[in-house]
Amino acid sequence: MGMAAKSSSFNMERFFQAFGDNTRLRLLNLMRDREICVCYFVEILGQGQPKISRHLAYLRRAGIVEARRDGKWMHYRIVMPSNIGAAQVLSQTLAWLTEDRSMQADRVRLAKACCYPAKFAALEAAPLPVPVNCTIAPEA
Amino acid sequence: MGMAAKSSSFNMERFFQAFGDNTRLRLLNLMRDREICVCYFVEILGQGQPKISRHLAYLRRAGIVEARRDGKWMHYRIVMPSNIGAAQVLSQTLAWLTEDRSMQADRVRLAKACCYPAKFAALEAAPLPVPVNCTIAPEA
DNA sequence: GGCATATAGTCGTTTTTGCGAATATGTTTT
DNA sequence: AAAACATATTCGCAAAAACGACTATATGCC
Repeated sequence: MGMAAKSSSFNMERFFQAFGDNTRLRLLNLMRDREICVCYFVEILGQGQPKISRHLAYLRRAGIVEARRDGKWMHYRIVMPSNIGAAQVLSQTLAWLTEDRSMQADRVRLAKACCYPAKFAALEAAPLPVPVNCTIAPEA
Repeated sequence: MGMAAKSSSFNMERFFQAFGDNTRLRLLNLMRDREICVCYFVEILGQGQPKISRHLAYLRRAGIVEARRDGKWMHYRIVMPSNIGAAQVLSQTLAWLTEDRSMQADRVRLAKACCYPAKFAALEAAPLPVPVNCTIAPEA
């Protein structure tokens, strides 16, 4: 039936709630310019897998990320909401994350894990994150 | 003791939680370009006074608004956070509110209340909202 | 098929949030 | 100083969020 969010009735309250949790902010930070697989999140954040999975589901339901299956792995990436206000706030937020110390530290750990996945038992066989562009798309 | 928020340890989680409630979004929308007194919020939102007051206190603690006493009235206005990322997200959000139907309706009701305060019993003697500029300040 | 692996979802509990009702505080007026 | 008024805060309570432990599902490999 329905296919797109009505721009006039976008649920701003829900949208902002998605950013109101540090774990979700850390996940978004790591996805800022990569499509990345769940096992990396678990390794970098050092949190239980069910917790990570639940927060990713939350972001998915909020329309902020999308998942792609690849064999037994699931890859997550940021998607720009069709609502233009939401897209701009999301962009701005991703840029802001870049400035934050602890978020920088997470990205450093991710970079190291990508260079030497063999050093992290859980990542040995896992597919590497792949760069993606998640800026606002030009007008159609 | 401390006098300013350390930019590196700004609590983004808390900041976004402040936007994760429709009542608070409606309050911010009404303050978008005015300093406005509590009784107007109560009248326009049609919600109980303690509820309005609690949400204003929440926004105050989050560093998003400031209050000014004027006799028995309290006036609230938006303040741009010193953290630049926060300021940009706030600006963007205020612009976004402008596009939203129900937020527009709130502003229409506010405009009417300002034109004919005598028609609203609670506003008869209340001071009118005063325009203010809450865009990001130029570099010092 | 059976087992291992990667991820998702459920359950029960704890914590947090939002609320209305009642109460407290601060200000003006008489 | 008492009454009237505008606003803030407190107190239970109900609803929602987050969590760890556990279980379920999907895929790949033998």
